[in-house]
Amino acid sequence: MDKFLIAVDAVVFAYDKDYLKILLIKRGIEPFLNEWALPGGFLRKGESLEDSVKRELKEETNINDIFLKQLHTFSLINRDPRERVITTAYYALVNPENYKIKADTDALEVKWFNFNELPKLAFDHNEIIEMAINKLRKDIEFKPVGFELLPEYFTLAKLQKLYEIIFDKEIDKRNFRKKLLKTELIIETDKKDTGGVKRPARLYYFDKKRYFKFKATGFKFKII
Amino acid sequence: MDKFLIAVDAVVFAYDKDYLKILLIKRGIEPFLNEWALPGGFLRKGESLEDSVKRELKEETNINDIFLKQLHTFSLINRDPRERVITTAYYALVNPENYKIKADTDALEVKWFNFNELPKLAFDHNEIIEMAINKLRKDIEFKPVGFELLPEYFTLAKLQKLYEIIFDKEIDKRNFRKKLLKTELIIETDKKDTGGVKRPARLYYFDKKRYFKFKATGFKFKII
DNA sequence: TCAAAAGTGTTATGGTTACACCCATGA
DNA sequence: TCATGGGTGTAACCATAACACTTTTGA
Repeated sequence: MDKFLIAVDAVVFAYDKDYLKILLIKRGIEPFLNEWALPGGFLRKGESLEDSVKRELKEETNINDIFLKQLHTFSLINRDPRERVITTAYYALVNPENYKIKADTDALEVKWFNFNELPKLAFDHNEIIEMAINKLRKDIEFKPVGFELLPEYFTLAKLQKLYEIIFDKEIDKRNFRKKLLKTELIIETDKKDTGGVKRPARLYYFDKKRYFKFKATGFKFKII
Repeated sequence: MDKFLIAVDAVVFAYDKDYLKILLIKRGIEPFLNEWALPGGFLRKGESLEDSVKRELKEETNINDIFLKQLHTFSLINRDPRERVITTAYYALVNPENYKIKADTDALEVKWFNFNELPKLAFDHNEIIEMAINKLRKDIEFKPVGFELLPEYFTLAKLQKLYEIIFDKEIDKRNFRKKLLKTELIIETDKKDTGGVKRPARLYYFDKKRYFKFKATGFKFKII
């Protein structure tokens, strides 16, 4: 029976300075030497696909312990110019505390790109990113994954901005806050964000435990 | 670099006599000889995963030309007792016109099972089915995939029953019809379903073309 | 004291839910 | 003629959308 090379690739999203970003590496090996690509690599014996992405992310970009979700497996015959490779793509969300990256092993350089200013990428990686963004849009509509992109304590303005970027549309501030707070999952604190330029904004956090309790009883999370 | 065996498996759903069914085969080869399993097989050189599922379905069950969607790739080290195999699962929806099945090649027998009366299956196939049902529930909520399980012309009662089975809850007949017809995607015909026991019910069809037109302009399909 | 962003309520509209009876047909 | 499933409308309720001014702070 035929055997195949299997790769994994990761579309890593982050949210910084009001931009949605994607992590890319500059390839240090052929094919597509010196071109930008998704971080990833080959599956090894003895590891699952998920183990493999985690290892590659750690090796190539120094990113650890993040939200990871399988996206799709790409299997077109000629997606790798040299030899047939089947790749399983994951998407990942990192929060700013996990943001320190450094190039390593097969990567010459690692860099965050604004998701709407991406270069042409190696392989079918532009296509993979397209699918990842669509998936992120779908997921964020009904799951509280947006918080994975934020620090533990965040302002409602930041959260709103994140949703505005991902959905590419403006949201009414008052309605957004009302809807959010009515869920009883976004908890007010006494902390203030003094980093802003003027009046400090109140910080909130997402109550994950309560979310899972609500979810178990059939509640649906939807804030936009 | 390591190479791997890759398989494909299909969770094939059908809707018949007010039951949601799943197609299983009795395995004619080791491992799990004589046990029930999902139809599937090994990926070959020169075919994509999707080509492969289609071929396997045709070979093992004589099912052709159906709605197919990639579900997930399963890669745990010991999911196959003999040798490592990574499998990509698909889910499929067949309508009653495509319903004629027959066992072939590696399958001793092919049979439709009610989805809530499944035997213990080979490999991790029960787990795969679990994921497929969850995916089907999600998809059917916002996409008109339910019609893939129905003949071209159907009664609203059948459609309602299908949704009731998949979501496992009762739906109010009047509200269901109102909401459906308001979309202008379910088109009334002059045909009647004379197969019923009493008063014949009117037949409708789903206007796929119009759906894609609406979809392109940002409309969201949701009927429950 | 002023510029900038934070924070806050009300009303109109549209969608969802709850609910019960008559109708057409085949046996 | 009657049993069976087919077919229909209205009112109460709730969620969403639209909309503008006051407050707090740092410079």
